[in-house]
Amino acid sequence: MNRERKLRQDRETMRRRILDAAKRLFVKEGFENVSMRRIATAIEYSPAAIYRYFRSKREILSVLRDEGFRRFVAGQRERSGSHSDPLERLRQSGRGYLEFARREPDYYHLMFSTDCAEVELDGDLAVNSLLSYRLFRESVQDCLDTGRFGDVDPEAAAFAFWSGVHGLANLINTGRFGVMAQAGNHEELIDRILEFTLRSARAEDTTAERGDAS
Amino acid sequence: MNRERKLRQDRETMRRRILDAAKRLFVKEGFENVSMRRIATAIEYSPAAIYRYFRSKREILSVLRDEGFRRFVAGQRERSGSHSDPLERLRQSGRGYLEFARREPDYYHLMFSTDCAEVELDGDLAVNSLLSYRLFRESVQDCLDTGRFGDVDPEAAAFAFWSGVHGLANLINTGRFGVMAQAGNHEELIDRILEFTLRSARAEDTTAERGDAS
Amino acid sequence: MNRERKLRQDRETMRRRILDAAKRLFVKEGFENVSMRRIATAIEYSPAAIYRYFRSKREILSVLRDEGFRRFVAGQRERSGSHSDPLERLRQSGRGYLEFARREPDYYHLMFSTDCAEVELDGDLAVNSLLSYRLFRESVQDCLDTGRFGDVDPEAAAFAFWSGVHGLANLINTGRFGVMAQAGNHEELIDRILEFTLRSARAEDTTAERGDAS
Amino acid sequence: MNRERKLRQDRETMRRRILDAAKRLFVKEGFENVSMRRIATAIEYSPAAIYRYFRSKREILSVLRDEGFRRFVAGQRERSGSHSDPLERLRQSGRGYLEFARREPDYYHLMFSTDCAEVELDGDLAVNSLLSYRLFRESVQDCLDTGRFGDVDPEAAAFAFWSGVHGLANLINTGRFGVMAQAGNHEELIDRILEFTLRSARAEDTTAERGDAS
DNA sequence: AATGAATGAGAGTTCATTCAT
DNA sequence: AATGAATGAACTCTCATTCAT
Repeated sequence: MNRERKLRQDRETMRRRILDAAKRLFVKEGFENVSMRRIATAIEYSPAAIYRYFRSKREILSVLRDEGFRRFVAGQRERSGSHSDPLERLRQSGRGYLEFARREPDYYHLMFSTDCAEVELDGDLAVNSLLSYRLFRESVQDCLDTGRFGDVDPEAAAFAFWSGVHGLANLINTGRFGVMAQAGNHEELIDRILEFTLRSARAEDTTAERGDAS
Repeated sequence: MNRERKLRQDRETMRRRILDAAKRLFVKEGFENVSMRRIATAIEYSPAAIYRYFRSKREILSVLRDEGFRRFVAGQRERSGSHSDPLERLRQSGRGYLEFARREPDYYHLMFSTDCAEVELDGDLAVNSLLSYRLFRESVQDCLDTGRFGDVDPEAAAFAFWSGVHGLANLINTGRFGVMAQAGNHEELIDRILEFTLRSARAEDTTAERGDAS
Repeated sequence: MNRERKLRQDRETMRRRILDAAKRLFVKEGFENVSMRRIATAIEYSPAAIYRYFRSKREILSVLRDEGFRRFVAGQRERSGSHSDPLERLRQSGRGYLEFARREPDYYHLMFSTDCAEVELDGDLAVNSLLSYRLFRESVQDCLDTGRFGDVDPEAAAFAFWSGVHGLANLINTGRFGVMAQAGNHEELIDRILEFTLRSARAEDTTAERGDAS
Repeated sequence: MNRERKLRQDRETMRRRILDAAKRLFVKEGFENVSMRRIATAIEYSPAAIYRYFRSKREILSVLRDEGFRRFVAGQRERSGSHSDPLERLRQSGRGYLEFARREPDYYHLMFSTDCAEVELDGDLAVNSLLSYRLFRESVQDCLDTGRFGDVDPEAAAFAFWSGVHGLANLINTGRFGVMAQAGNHEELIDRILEFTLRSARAEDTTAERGDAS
């Protein structure tokens, strides 16, 4: 028993090392530019060893995407689950999205950015994307149901929100946050940008109290 | 003279053919997945011939980016230059951005998508980014100067707009527009999304008349 | 004692399982196309375990050949030993040869087909070949000694018989029996072919009675 | 024109060198044991260069088989075409078969021996085999039509002849001719063996005159 | 006795690039 | 200007085999 458990643990440790190295390299250099040799070198193993843990280079990417997907979902659930105010849920969804993108930029990149996506765009990417959209869509619909927002197409609104946070995450993660003169607190700046985006949801509802954010 | 001009013209024609073929292939298959031989085959030339016109595969990409950059700037100038209403200028900037992304998806992809960007992130991409941001920033400032918008951080607002259109363009160009149930008119849907984004600029100004949109 | 015997028995059982699996795979897929891992998988053991029983992949082949060789010899002895009529002995030799090739196609393939033979042509193959030839040669000589056959070179005749059965066995085992239109009984067809070959031994002796060919 | 012709000639020369080297190696070492690198080394070229002339290693084998096939057919036609006596045609077919096997042992091996055959047994091998059989079958039928041979199954007879020459060729080419004590003239010995095989066709016709053989 | 882990060597194949012509 | 020929380096992946446990 003990023996078997140790083996499984070692195996898991090894998998992790491979996955972590691959994640870092895939993002930094692009999927196609990373060879199995380089992953192996990074963890000081032989290329062949990797194949004991993953059937192919492609599988490594798939597993990484899957992991990212699960973390993303968990984060979103935790964030938006407990709020009764739909607008607040929308805010939390956005924050969760951005937080994930910033805290796990590698996962985010692997999951949503186009280059790695090209490798099987119909698979994981589609699922991830659909999920993100649905999340925003629900919250928006809830807002509409409460009568706020005025006469607005919920699809358009949801997609607009998604575009906003997706674009923001992308610009941040590709280092383009620096174009702004202010060198101030990133956290706060991001929050202000998100808040500005949310204004469009409050166009007819400018008196609404903002919930305390974080 | 005549002779020389003809030679130069031929040379230019050839360059164009290479660039066009490469652009199409790079976007469709990904930079790394396109070989010089495939570009050569596409234009019915030998691989070696391409090297008479471009020093390397990488150079082709660079030139394409540069071209895209110039077109992008020209489009933006043309769009936003002539309107006196700052909000309308903002709208036109967004439309220009989106139109470029949609009319020249190849250039857009090459310029802004991260995978190809990595190859030379410090170069053109930085310049392009700065320009895009500045454009929004100026319009936003103009809006503020007219007293609309209320108490808003112009940097945050500009970056939010940029994020919105950038994210929207990205989602569209990577085929994720399809997550929406409506199969309706793309043009109109995009317009509605953009308009929704612009609402945040009119939060305190809901009576403003919308200018005629294109 | 008992214990030791059991150990030896287990060991033998294991060797058998490896040999049987290897034999089947070698023939079906070709020696080079069978990996130790596949053999191991087939018997649900680890690749490393095999090395407790055989020094190398090559050794497995060698042992298999050796086994085949012994079975072949035993079969031939049993067949041809007991008949007093030399022609009948010749017939039985041929039948034995063919029967072995058909009943143990795996061994036959491993022993005589050239591809695997190359791996060690100077060893077992030479011995097997000499034996086969000698057997025919003896029977032929006996026939000659009885005055039948007329004026014939015994070497040529023996080699001709060997060629006949060897070629027939080879064609059968490589699936080329199917070129014949008749879909009839294989057993009987083979017998008729062999009988036709034997006619050359009876050219001057057409009245000889055929022994019962079961 | 001249230029183009030279290019084509060079190309043909190169193809030949590759094919010849590959043929030799495939036979000596077995298809699976020959790497592209080894072929390349043998002709003092880079491995990549070979791919300018052949799409894959497999294609080289295919082309070689095809060539052998054409030579084989040509030889058979030339041999057996001009004789009016069916028995003589049978003799010439056998001689042609053996001559091909001995003069082009590499082609013969590639075409008919099992190891390389495994690589696509349903393709070339089947065709070659069918052809060989048909050839014998026709001649046998012609013999029967003249009333010789007595009451004999033509299929069995044809297959027996094929078996005889095929087996003989195989034994010779795998170096097993040496088991015979006589070190005498190979040519003559082979002829005698073939002649012995043909006796079975003359069982009921011992008065027939043998045509002058070669 | 048996295994999981590990590896050096090498497989077929492709690529960007160079160069003589 | 254009090309066919050629190559070194690199790719993903597999293999027979070894060894600590």
